[in-house]
Amino acid sequence: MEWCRIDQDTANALKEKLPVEEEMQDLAEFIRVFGDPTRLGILFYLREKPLCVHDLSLLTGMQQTAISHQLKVLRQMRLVRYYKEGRMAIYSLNDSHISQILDIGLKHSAEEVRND
Amino acid sequence: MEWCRIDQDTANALKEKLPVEEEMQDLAEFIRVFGDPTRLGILFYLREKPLCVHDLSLLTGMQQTAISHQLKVLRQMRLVRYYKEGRMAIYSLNDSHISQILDIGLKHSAEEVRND
DNA sequence: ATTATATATGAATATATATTCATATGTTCA
DNA sequence: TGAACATATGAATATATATTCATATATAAT
Repeated sequence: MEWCRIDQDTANALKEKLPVEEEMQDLAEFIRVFGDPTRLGILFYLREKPLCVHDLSLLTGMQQTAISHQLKVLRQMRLVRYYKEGRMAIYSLNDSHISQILDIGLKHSAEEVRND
Repeated sequence: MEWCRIDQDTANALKEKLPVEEEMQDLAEFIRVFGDPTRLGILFYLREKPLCVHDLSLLTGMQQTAISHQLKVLRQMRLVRYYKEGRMAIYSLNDSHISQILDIGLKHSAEEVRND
């Protein structure tokens, strides 16, 4: 390989420090779940309070089926869990770790507003 | 509106706490930049050392044009900057804030490995 | 029992976006 | 000056994914 500004040893050392390809793929996939406004909305609402699908639909202004589909994604990524209460499904965040990640998002969001 | 488990006042209070729709859109867009393995790779490498396009291409194993396109995205989102050195373009992270966000990603990545 | 309600899901559609290909621009070196 | 190199970019292609529509299932209410 012909490097421009680094040599082979430096290249190897850099590669050692990074997550391997599969980890990178998994990390990107995990992050991508937060990269959709509908899912972000759902997560932010659930951060405040456990909610049923119908109420999430009204709060976000999205159709019930859209919410159900996104909840399925969030379930598969283990970001949310739910239990049944009669005919309703009550969703909540899976753990506080998720809530912390959302906090970082809110913080960044606030900073953006300040900087523009 | 007909709520299932909350009343109108609770709904209003919840909505007050959340970022408005446009902020949510912007935040999702910002997060999405990190949700791609190629861009993540570029960012992680630049976190270690400023690098030219060619070396980034070799390090990531991606074609030069793919890297250039993604660098353009990262530039537009102001995550990276560059200067010209002869015919080369040397890219680096725009500020330490970005580096901190990547740290969180790495931490999560490590936790995933532990949990599986 | 029949009707209304809450949710889930497969299929279709629309849209976003990552990569490649072809090629242009500018720089270095012989 | 001409050839090789580094980078950027528009267009084409491929692929992922968000939403809607139609509909199924299960529970509650009358």
